[in-house]
Amino acid sequence: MRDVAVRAGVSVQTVSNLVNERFHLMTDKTRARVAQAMDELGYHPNVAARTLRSARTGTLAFLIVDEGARFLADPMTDLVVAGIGDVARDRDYALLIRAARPGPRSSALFEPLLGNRADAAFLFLSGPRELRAWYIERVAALGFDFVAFDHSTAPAVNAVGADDREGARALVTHLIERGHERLAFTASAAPWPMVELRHAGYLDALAKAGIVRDPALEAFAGVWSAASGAAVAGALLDLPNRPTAIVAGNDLLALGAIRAASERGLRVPEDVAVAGFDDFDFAEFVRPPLTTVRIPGYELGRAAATGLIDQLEGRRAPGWRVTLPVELCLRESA
Amino acid sequence: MRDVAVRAGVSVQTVSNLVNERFHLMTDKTRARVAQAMDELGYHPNVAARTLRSARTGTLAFLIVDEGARFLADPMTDLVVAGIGDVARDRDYALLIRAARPGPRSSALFEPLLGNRADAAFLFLSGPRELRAWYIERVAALGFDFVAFDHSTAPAVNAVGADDREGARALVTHLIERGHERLAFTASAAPWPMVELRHAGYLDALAKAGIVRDPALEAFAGVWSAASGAAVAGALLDLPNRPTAIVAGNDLLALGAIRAASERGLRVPEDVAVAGFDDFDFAEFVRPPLTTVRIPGYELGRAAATGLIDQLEGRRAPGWRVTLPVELCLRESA
DNA sequence: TTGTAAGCGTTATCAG
DNA sequence: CTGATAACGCTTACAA
Repeated sequence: MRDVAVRAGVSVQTVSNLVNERFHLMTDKTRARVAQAMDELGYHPNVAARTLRSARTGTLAFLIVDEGARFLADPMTDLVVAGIGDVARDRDYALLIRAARPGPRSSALFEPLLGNRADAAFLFLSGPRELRAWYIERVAALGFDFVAFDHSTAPAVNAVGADDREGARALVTHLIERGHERLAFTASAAPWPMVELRHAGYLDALAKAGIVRDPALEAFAGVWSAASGAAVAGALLDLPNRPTAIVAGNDLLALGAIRAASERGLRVPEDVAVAGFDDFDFAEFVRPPLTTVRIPGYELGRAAATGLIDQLEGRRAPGWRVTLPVELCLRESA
Repeated sequence: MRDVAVRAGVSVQTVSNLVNERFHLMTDKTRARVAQAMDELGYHPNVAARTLRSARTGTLAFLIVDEGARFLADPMTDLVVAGIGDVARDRDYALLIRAARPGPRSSALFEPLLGNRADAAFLFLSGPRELRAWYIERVAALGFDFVAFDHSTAPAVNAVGADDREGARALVTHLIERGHERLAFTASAAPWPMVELRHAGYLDALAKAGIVRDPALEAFAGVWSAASGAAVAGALLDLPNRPTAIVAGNDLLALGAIRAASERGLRVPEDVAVAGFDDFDFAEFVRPPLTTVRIPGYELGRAAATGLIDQLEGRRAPGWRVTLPVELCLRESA
C-alpha cells in the first residue's frame, strides 16, 4: 500500500480510503491517479492486516457436526451450503467450512471463530440433542453471531428450518387415507434436528388417526445411503407382520427401501408403499417415481446467509427465525 | 498472548514458542505453567496476526469456475470437495471455497490467494479450454502453489484426474460388443475436462471398431440434471434413425435418458441401452440398475489435497500428477 | 483534502 | 532457556 501511495504521490491514508470506498474523501483526480497506481502495481489489499486492525474478516464459517467422514457428500448438506455460498459470493463474503465429529464436547469446531478467521457462523449440527444444545450455548456464550439450522433451540437463537413436521404429517396422513395402518419410519442412527421433526410429524399423524404406535416399525440405524436404507428396510420387510408402508427419512433411504422390496418380490406401491423426504434431483426419475416431501435446502441456505449477513451489517436484530414451507410431492411409489 | 505471558510470568516469546510446539525451548515446568495460564484465560491464537507476520494462512482455497449458480449442488463436485475437506481437516488446514462464472477473464477467482487468505489452491475449472488454460497460466504466473483437476495442462502443472478416457473406451467397447452400432453421446453444454476425456474415449472406441462417427448423435446441451438429460435424450430418441445406445455424460443425464425412453414406450436395455458415468450413490438402485463408469471423486479430492499439502510442506516437488483408475460397472441398463 | 503516527497480536532476531 | 524489540500491512485518530 505504501508503494501505491508513493507512486500516486499521495499518503497511504488516501489509498486506504479508496480501497474502502470512501470516495468523498478525495478528488476525482486523486482517485483516478491512485486507481491507476494500484493497477500498475497489481496491488491487492492484505486481508490479514486488515483483519488484524479492524477485527473483521469478511468470512462466514459453516460449522458442521456430522458422523460421517464424507460429510460434504450428503445431498441435503450440499444444497444448504450451495445456498449459503451463492449469497455469500453475491454479498462479498468468503465461506469457510469446518467439520467435527459428534464426539466429546470440544471447542475445536469453533476454531474459525476463536482464531478470528470468521465473523459469524452457520451451525449445522447433528448428534444427541443435549450435545447440539451444548454447542449452541457455547458459541452463544462466546459472543459470536450465528444461526442454527435447528428449530429446537431457545427462541433467542437465530434459527432457520423447513416445516418438516407438517410435511411428515401431511405425508403420513395421505398414506393413512390410502388405507395403510402399519406404517414404518426409518432414519439414520445419528440424530438430526430435521429428522426429529419428521418423526414427530409421523407420530402426530398416527395419533390423529388413532393408530397405535408400534416401536418395532421405527428403525433408526445405519447412515444416509441407499445401501443402508436397503438393509434397514429389508429387516422391516422380513418382519412376520410387515409394514404396508415405509416412510423413509430421506430419498436415499427410500431408494434403498424400494430395492429391498423388489428383492423380496414385493411390488411398490401395491404390496408396500415407500415414501421419502427431500425430493432430491433423482427422486422423480427413479422407478417408481418417488413420493416425497420436498425440503427447500437451497432456499434454507439462502435464508440463513441473508439473515446472518443482514444481522452482521446491522440491518436485522438478533432473534430472528425463518421457517420455510415444504411441499408434498405425490408420485407413484406411495 | 501478552496476558498469558504476564499471568505465567514469562515473556510472550515463550508463549509463542509453546503455541508453535517448540517445546525444547523451555523447561517442562515453564511449559506447564504457561499451558495453565492459557487455559485459565481461554486464550486462542489470533490467526490474522500470525498470518500477517508469517505470511502463512493454514488455509487452502477451492476455486471453482462453473456455469451454474448452485455449483455445490453437483454430486461430483461435492465428492471432490468432501475428499479435500477430510484431508484438510486431518492435516489441520482450513478450506475456503470460492466460485466464479466462466465469463470474462477475471482475477476475482484468485482473491483468496491475492488477498493472502489462502496458501495454495485447488482449481476445478469448466468452460472453454482456452479459458481454463488462461486461469491456469494466470495463477501460475502469480507464483502460487496449486493443483488442477485437469489433465489437459502443461506437464509442469500439478494435476489430478481419473482415467476417464480409458473408462469411456471400455464402456463403449462393451456396448459395441453387445452389437450396438448407433451409439449416442450426451453431455452438458458447458465443457468440462473430464467430459472431454470421456468424449475422446467414446471416439477412440468407435474408431477402433470401424464405426463412422455420426455428429447427429452427439449432443452437448443443457445442464447436469436428470430433467435436462431427459430432454436431450428425448430429442435423440425422436430421430428418424434413433440410436440403440446412449452414453450419457453422467448418471443424472443417464437417469433422464431412461425416463425419456420409457416415456416413449421404449424398454431399457432391450430397445435402447443407457449408460452413465460417475456411479453416484443412486446408480445401483434405480430401475434398471445403471451401467456406468465409476469415477472415484472422493479419492481424487483426497489425492489432490494430500499432494498439495505435501508440496506446501516441502515433502513433494512440484510437477506431480495423479491419475486414478476408473471401474466399469456393468449392470442392467446397458 | 491530505499527511503522520500509533497500534492491532504475532513471530523473528538477537542479546542476556 | 528467557526477555526486549522490531517488523508484518493495514486502519484510524488527529493534526496540518
